[in-house]
Order: sequence, then C-alpha cells, then structure tokens
Amino acid sequence: MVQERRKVSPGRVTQRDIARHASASQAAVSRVLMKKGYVADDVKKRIEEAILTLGYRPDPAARSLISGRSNIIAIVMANVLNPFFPLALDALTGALRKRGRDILLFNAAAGQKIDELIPEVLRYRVAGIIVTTADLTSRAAEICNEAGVPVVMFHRYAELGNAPIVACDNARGGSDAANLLLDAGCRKLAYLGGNSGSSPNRDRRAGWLEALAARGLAPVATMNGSFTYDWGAEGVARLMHQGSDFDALFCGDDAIACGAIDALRYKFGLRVPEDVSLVGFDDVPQAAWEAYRLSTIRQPVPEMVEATMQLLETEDLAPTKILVPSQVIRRSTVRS
Amino acid sequence: MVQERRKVSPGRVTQRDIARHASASQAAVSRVLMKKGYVADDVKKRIEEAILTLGYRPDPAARSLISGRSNIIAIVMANVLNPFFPLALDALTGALRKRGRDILLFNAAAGQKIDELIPEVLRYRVAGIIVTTADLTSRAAEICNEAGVPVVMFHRYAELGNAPIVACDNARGGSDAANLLLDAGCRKLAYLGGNSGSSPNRDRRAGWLEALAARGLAPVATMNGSFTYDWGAEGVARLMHQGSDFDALFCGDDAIACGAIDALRYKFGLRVPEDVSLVGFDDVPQAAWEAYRLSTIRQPVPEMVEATMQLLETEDLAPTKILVPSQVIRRSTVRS
DNA sequence: CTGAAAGCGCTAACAG
DNA sequence: CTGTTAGCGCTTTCAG
Repeated sequence: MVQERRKVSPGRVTQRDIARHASASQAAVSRVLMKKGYVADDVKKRIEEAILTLGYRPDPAARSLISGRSNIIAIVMANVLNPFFPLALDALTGALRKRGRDILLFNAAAGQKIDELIPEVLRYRVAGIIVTTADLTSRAAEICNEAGVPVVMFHRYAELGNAPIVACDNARGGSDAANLLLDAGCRKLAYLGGNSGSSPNRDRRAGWLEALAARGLAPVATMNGSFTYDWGAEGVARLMHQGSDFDALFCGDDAIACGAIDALRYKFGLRVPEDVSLVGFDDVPQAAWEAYRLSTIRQPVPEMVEATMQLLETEDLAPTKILVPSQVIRRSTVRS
Repeated sequence: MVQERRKVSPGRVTQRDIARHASASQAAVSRVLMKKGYVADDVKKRIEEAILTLGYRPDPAARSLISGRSNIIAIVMANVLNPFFPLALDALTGALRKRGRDILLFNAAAGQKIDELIPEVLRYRVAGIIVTTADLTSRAAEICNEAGVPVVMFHRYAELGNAPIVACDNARGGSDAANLLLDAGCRKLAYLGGNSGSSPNRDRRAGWLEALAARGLAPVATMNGSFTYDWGAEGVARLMHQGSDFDALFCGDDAIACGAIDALRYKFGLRVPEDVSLVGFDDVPQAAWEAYRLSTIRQPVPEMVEATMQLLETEDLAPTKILVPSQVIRRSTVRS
C-alpha cells in the first residue's frame, strides 16, 4: 500500500495519521496525549495502539507554537573550562533528562554579556533557564519574569538579580576551611582567590575572613585572580616574591589549589603540608588524585541540582536564596 | 497607548505587529527576513526599521513548523566526565554559535543506547547532529539520512555507521607515541588502554602496535579498561602484580596517564621518567600541570571542529572519514 | 512588486 | 464523550 505523504516533513507521523489509523478524530488523539478531556476507553485503546505501531512522536515546534511553552530548559554558562563545570553539567543534564526535559545549551562567549543572550533564549519559549554565570542583571531577570519563564541562578549569582538562587553555602565553606587550617595549628593564613567579582569568591573569602576574625586573627594576605590552575601558580609566586610569610593557603577553588601546590613544591621547593597547608574548594575529581590529595570543601552538587529542579517546577518566582551546606573533605594537604 | 495583546504569548512581537507598524503586509515582512522574493526598497527600509524599533525576534517554533527545519544542531554525548570533553564542547559550542546555530544537548545516560536518543533528537527537526559517542548504529544513521539530517561522528565513531567521521588521526598518533618512546631508548613497552570497543582506543593501539612491529618489537603487555584516572592507577597495579617488566607505557588518554604516573610514583615508588617513560593522548589541561608534565599526543580540536562544521553545512552526506593529524607534545615523562 | 490565502502539527474551546 | 473549528507565527505559493 502506497503511503501518501505530504511534501513537507516526509515520513513524519502526525496525529492525523494516527487518527485515521484508529478511526478517530485528530482531536481525540490530542486528548489522550494530553490526558485531558474525555475519550471512550475503546477509542483510547485504539489510539494508544496506533501511536505505538506507527511510532508517533509529538512535534515540539507545533506543540510549543500553540501552547506558548516548550519542553526545553536552557542552560546558560560561560565557565566550561573550569573543572567544576563538567560535574555540574553532568548532574544537571541527568536530572533534567530524568524529568523529560530537553536542554538548550548556551555557552556565553568570553566577555559576552549574558543579558544579550536572554532574548535569544526566550525565543524558544523555554520552560526555564538555569544560569551558571554571574552576569545576569536584574533587567534580564525582569524580562524573564515578564515572559513567565522561571530563572534560577546556579552556583554563581548576581546580587542585583531578583531570580532565585541555588548555591553551596560558600561562606560556611570558607569558614570551615579556615577552621580546618586553624585547628591544625596554622596561624599565618593567606587567601588565594578566584575572580574577584564572582559570588563564590566573595562568599568564600568572607566566610574565611570571619572565621579568622572570630579567633582574633587577621589574614597574612588575600588576593584575587581567576579560577584557574595558572593563577594558583602565579599567585603563590607573587606571595613569595612579596615576601609574605604564610603557613597556610585557602584557595578559591581546587584548580587554584592544584596550581598553588605545584608552584609551592616544584618552583619553591616547599613541602605540602609540612611547610604550608592548603585547602581548596569544590572537590573536583583532580582533588582526589594522588599527586595532590587535596583537602577541600565539597560542593554538594546533587543537592544543588535537586533544589534547582524544584525551583524550576514552581510557578512562584519569588527571589529566594537556597544555600546548600558544603562538606569538609579531609585529605592530605593540611598538616596534622 | 494601551498595547493590545493576544492571550497567548503576551508581549511577543510578531511579523504582523511589524507589518502594521510599517504599513505593509505580513508576507512582505517575511520576505525581507528571508531575503527572498521582491519587496520595494522603501517598504523594505520601513520594515527593517520597524523590526529594530519593535525588537522583533523570529519564533523558531513557527519557523521550523512551516519550514521543516530548525536552526538547531544537536550534540549527543556520553562522556561528560572525561577531561577531554570540556575542550571539545567549548570548541564546538563556540564554532556553532559563531555560525548562528543553537545547541540542543543530549547527554546519554550511562548504558543508554544512543539509538534511542536519535528519534527524540529528530523531533526537533534539527539542522544537524554531532555525535561524540561510539554507539551510533548504522540503523540510526540511516534514519537520520532518511530525514535528511546530516550526522557527523566527532572524535569517536562506529565502524558500521555510514555517517561521515571527523577524528584525530589516532593511529598516526599511536605510532608517534611509540616512536617517541622508542627513540628515547625504551624497549619494553606496554599499552594501557581505555574502553576496548571505542574507536580511539582501537586506532591508537593499532598505530602503536604497528610502529612497534616496524621496529621488530612486540609489546610487553596491552590491556584495556576505561578512559579514567582510576583505571590508569589500577592498570599499573595489575601490570606490577603480574610481574610485567616494562620501561615505558603508552596510555589511551591523559586521564589514564595521570593515574598511571601517580600509581607508579606513589604506590610503587618508581620514578617517571627514569624508571618508566610514559606518553598520554589528548593533551588536556592537566597534562601540562607541573605534577605531571606529561608528554602526550595532542588532539587538534580546533581543526576537528572546523571540519565538523564544514561537513554539517554540506548537503552531501557521503560517508567520508576525515582524520586530522595529531601533534606530539614533548614534556617530561619520556626519558632523554 | 505586493497582499491574500493556505497551511505546517498541534491544543483548546465549542457545539453536538 | 465526540468531532469540528479556530488559530499559534511563520513561509510560500498565487493571483493581482
């Protein structure tokens, strides 16, 4: 039997096809698909069978055209090359897929304002947006609000934005890092931070500073750079060249910590942790590598992702800030 | 002035809106947008102005519904956690964005057949698919063919698939690795591979074996595992426990190599490169870290991405195989 | 050159 | 319970 096919979308099975196959109306098909409205049991069964045998797949374009919503969640990011990113992306994509959502990925080019990306994203009538970079302005968040699209800031956030935030409790983590070092007997602590403007850097540093202050101590030095291995190495070099006297380093993240350790060991011949103790942040896979065995503060990625999913589901776009507790991971870079 | 808005898609600027604003027909608007068909210069100008002032953005859903094609390229992957992945993803997303493409990301769950993912992807009438996992069967490739959707296998590929392939010249890289080791005087070489079924593993191993044979040598041992740090460490342990006598290791990728180095050094007290020399593959950022200074074979990611873009543009879906030459990166894990 | 008109595949009223 | 009907925003004939 020759299958009739229309010019556009050849071989595509539509609701009309399955309606014909099941001797029902196309509207009925839509109803069973939507699980909405009434349809007789026998008709329903015929339709469901036809769907299976014909291999029907709903067309997301048509669907979102009429409903004004797609099944897509957009992920907007800019920090692909940081080792924390794959962890987050893997968890995020897994959770999203489990919920049947598809993912549109927007990797903001270096220096590109994410604000410019937002309208682009909105064109797709996405069901939600996950932003993992800081530079979302309140204006952009507002636009999403008006469009009724939930936005959640994941990991990083902008203070100005009124979008809900999910992050690890960086301040608490910073304070944990300080105490870990302090409890080990370190007294001359320095902070080797990442991008100065970013919320994780700010919060980690603040928490660390606070814990130091609580014990009546001031930092030997604090400096910001970027969340990279190279900066970790360079930061240590700067500290050394300016003659800072430190016996412990709290690093903005694990990449920085690895760079710092290597510089300490291979460039300056110092021992870790005997000469200087060191705590990182994130607990990326490399932190567990034998060459480092980095003591660090783990970001609770699964919990953060879970909270994000929750927020995305809720219609209520109230500006909340969910801080998931981090976890101290003791390895071998803090003297004992 | 009260803006009239329809119930669905509130605040959305449509072609009708801009047509009204420019006193033209909606069809004319479409024509200038499509750069297709005639439209008087003055009308055109009015329309273009209206587009700007009203901030019109085409609706991808409507567009792809009618045209049967979206502006989306799907990236299907499964290996997010391998350190090579961020490199590839960053380059891919950058190149795609530069060409104005949007990206739908499908992260195949562990063990999930990518074949099952393909129909899901096709629903979106994507303009192309980039597959970075091996398990695409020829059947799935065929389906894409029928749908007129170009597929390119990036990095990994299945022999059966008839989709064009872009990969680094892994065999040549493997042979380069062998020669690097051989030229340094190593004679007892072993291969510590990744996933046995994967094309990169097969080709790297084959090229390496061939280069050994060309010099009349046989490998001390070859074993496959997975492309992970942990396997690298475990592989070395196995080699040691089974009493293999080797003075050089060619590792399936850099992650394996790092694991191997650490096991060699910290578990077995051996020196790298004095006791055993070692070459990796990929040249991920970690390979350059001071703790490793890994000599490796760099995958030419930018060139691979460029070739992929090219293939995606061409309508011709002939099964080609583009092998981009790799590059030997000499660092400090091969004795001299 | 231009506007009117016909759908793309689907959801959601709306009358039977 | 059901089919018919009206679009969603857009591209593309097709007559003017």
